[in-house]
This record gives sequence, structure tokens and C-alpha cells, in this order.
Amino acid sequence: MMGRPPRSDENGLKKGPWTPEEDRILIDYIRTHGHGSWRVLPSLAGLNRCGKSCRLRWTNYLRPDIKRGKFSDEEEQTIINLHAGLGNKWSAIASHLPGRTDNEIKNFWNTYLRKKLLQMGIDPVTHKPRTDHLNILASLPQLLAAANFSSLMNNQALDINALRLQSDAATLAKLHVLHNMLQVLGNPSTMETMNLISGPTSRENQPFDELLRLNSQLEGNAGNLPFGGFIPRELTQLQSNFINLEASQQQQQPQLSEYQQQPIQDSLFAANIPTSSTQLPALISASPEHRPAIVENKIDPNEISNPSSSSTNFEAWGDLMDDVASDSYWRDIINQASSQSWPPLS
DNA sequence: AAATGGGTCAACCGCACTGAT
DNA sequence: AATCAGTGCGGTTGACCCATT
Repeated sequence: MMGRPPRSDENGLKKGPWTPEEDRILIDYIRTHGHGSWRVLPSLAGLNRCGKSCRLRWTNYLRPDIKRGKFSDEEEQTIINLHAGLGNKWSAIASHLPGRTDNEIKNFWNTYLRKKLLQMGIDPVTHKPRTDHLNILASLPQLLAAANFSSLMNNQALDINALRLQSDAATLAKLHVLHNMLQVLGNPSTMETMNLISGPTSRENQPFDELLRLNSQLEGNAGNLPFGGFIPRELTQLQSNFINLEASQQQQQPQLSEYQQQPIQDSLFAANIPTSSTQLPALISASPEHRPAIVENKIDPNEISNPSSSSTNFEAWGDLMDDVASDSYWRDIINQASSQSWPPLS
């Protein structure tokens, strides 16, 4: 067993990793006499350990009903659901998972589940979508991972939702690109440079005028909202969509204990999320035939069902940037943007 | 092949709770 | 009511594992 080198406390009692011999002594004693008082057990059993150490060793490792090995998907879901209601009450959570110890569940949570939820943009404390994503780009991996996660589920009906998540994330990405462009173009010095480069142009063939007009609408009409306002709202909605998606998945899983079920939240997709009418590069393949690789491979390497997926996200974004260069692309974005979250252009 | 850094998990630490005196 | 012992629980530690560089 891995662990620390043998140590002793001030009373000369051994600390650190247990040896097989110590394990055998403890098991033999408890089988014969029961553990009784943990405090007196070590001296009665002939172990140079404190009672607390013996109790811990027995309850976390030597108990015959301990279930070892990987957590099943059901156990994982149960832990998440229980944690949402109980918080870090590991022993309470463990009481609903036969054979699992609080220590084991705690370790599993801290080393795997917590990170998995974070990757999906879910606050592992509140179990709600994280709202600290002021930078949409920073949150895109989570959104895409969420869409990937959902599409991994072996349920064709849910793939529709995964596709919609993908579409929404793609729309947000386009809006972000637009915003950056508007910021650059809104700078007078940038305009000056542009005019120097391209000279006077007609409104029909120059999309930048239209972009600038849109930008001024954003900055003026939307007041405090320009982008810092509506992106977080859209993001939050996207993330809550994912939560709902997860909930609907759980509804279709086999019935578990009362703690293994989660209330299905109403509202699938809010109507105010724009659905892209233009086709972006396939960031995620959500069809049953082409289940995707996880975007963030830290989520769970075991869930990577198609590691040889032909298109990486970077490649896809490269394609997107190529697409961005086309005039029709911008017209489409502008049309979408101007019909969404701010007063329409006059 | 060696170095490095992140992940894992058994075990420890310290505080809180409970019941007996 | 105060104190103490025993136990339970959650947070933290640290050695080992393993993939990556």
C-alpha cells in the first residue's frame, strides 16, 4: 500500500501506513470479539496503534462489506444528486451508497466529480450554472463540453437538444467575434485607417458601415447593456439549458432510490435564444453515428468514444475564421444580431 | 532515460457532537 | 451546569502512480 514511512506519536504509538500483519491482527480480533471500545481495542488486540487509527482502518478499508473499484455511472449520478441536497455531508451521502465509505466518496468528489462539474460550467457548490463567466470565450469550452457531454448520452431524442446547444454556442461565438470587430471598428483611429486603406465605399458593398451603425445602436440604445450585459444572460441561459438537459436525461434513466432522482425542471429551451440560420463549422458532431470526442479531455478520458474524430476544435475554428472573411457571413450575423437582444435598427 | 507535474487515495488532524458522571 | 471520554465527521496531507515533456 502506498503511504508514509512508519511514524510514531509522542506515546510511541505507530502512525502511518498499515502493514498486512497489522491488518490481519485487527481483522482477526474484530471477527472474534467485535470492535467494542475502540480505545481499548489496540491493547486487547496487541496493536501498537491508537484506537482512532484502528477504527479508521476498519471502517475505511478492512470492513468486509466494502465495495472497491470504480464508481458506476449510477453511483456517480447518485453522488451528484445527493451532494446537491446535502452538500459535503459525506457520511450522509455514503449511507445511500452501500459499500462505499465517506472517505472514498469524498476523494472521488474532490479528484473527479468536482472538476467534471466545473468543466461543464456548473458550480460544484451550488450545482447551478456558474455566473462568473464575463468572458464568453473563456466559457465556450464549457459550453461545448456540455454539448458534447449531452451528445454522449446514448439517447437519440436527446441529440436534438445537443444540436441546439451546439447551435446556441456557435451563435454566441459569432456574436463575440462581432463584438470584437465592433470594438475595433468603433475606434476613430481604426476608421481613419480603414478609410485610408479602402477609400470611400458605397453602403451596398461595405459591411463595415453597417457594423458601425449596429455598434452605435448597441452602445447607445442598450445603455449599460452593450455586450457585458447580454452575453452573460445568454450564457447563463445556455448553461441552464444544459442543466435541464441533464435533468431530462435522468428522467429517462432507470428508477433509482428517492435520492437518486432529480426533479425535472420545467422549461426546455427559452424562446429568446437565437438559433443560427447560418451553418458554422461542425464544432461538435452530435449525431448518433458520429459521437464526438470530448472537447476537454480532462472530463473523462474513458468517455472518449471517438478519439480519431477527423475535425479538432482548432481546425473547426480555423474554418470559422475563414468563413468570417466572407461578406455574406457578416450580413447574416448583423441580421441576426439586429433582430435579437436590443431595439431593432430603425 | 530522467525530470516534472498532476492525479489518486490512505491516513492523519482537529473540531464537533453525544452521553455519562 | 460543567467536565470528560468516546466517537464521528470533514478537511488536509503526503507518498506513490503515471502521463507528458
